[in-house]
Amino acid sequence: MPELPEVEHSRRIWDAGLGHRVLKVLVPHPSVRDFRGTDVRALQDQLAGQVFLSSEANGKQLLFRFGRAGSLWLGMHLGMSGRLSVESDSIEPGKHDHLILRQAKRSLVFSDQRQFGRVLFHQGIEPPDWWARLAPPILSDQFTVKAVSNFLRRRRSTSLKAVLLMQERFPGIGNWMADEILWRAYLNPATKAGELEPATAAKLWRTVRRVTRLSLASIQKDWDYPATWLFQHRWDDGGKCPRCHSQLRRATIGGRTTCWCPTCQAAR
DNA sequence: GTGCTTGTTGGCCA
DNA sequence: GTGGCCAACAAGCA
Repeated sequence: MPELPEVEHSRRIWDAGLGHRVLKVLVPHPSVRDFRGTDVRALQDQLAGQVFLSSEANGKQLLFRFGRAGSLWLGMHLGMSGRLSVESDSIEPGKHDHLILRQAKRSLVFSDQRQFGRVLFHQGIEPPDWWARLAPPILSDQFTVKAVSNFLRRRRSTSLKAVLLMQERFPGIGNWMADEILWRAYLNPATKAGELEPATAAKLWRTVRRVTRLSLASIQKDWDYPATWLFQHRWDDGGKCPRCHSQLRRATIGGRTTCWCPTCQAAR
């Protein structure tokens, strides 16, 4: 379930290898979809022998930096089922392990069952272009109420649910976070973006930031989310709203399975 | 066998 | 050109 907090959590998992050299790069299945458009050979040849310097996350994107000059970059998107882990230095690749960075005392492993993820490789002192072009992070100063209001206006005839999933404005928000945000803001997921009054748009902006902050804090502490969140009830048939105990509803909105409380989030 | 799935992209259409 | 919708991608699970 890699949305913003899970991506940030994944980033930290590989921190175990920071400052250490990559001795060997294993790519057991170079033709998997995760490597579409990537020069796997260059990735393997160039990263071998280099030190793992730093990592960064923005939304669902990850960027790892390597090499003495810091000029080697490994970009990553976890897709639907991507996972980062740290295993022993001698771990043999499993069926879904697609990239293994072998270090002296551990292996940094990327695995991805469904292959919706992506691994990119870039050489150069500057970070890759695609990274520089990403939308400003939700918790940054550039994520303003004005930027959100303008976006809602431009996308006026799209449902709020679909709008929140657009990475160009809400980097890192995925299906469950979008539902959590709308539930907390008492907004119906099918409401058109253009229908929000300025005060409601501001409330949505605040709630996007709050859910992002709380989920990051929560995953750091407990690796889970509180039972008071919609998150813990959304997948059970017969799930109840943790606030008013109404029966939750589920339907496809904005092309995705959406869960909401018909009482708290009554359509206007 | 059937019909789902927490993401993104490209193609089609208005 | 812009915006909106949806099938497709792959693999596993109920």
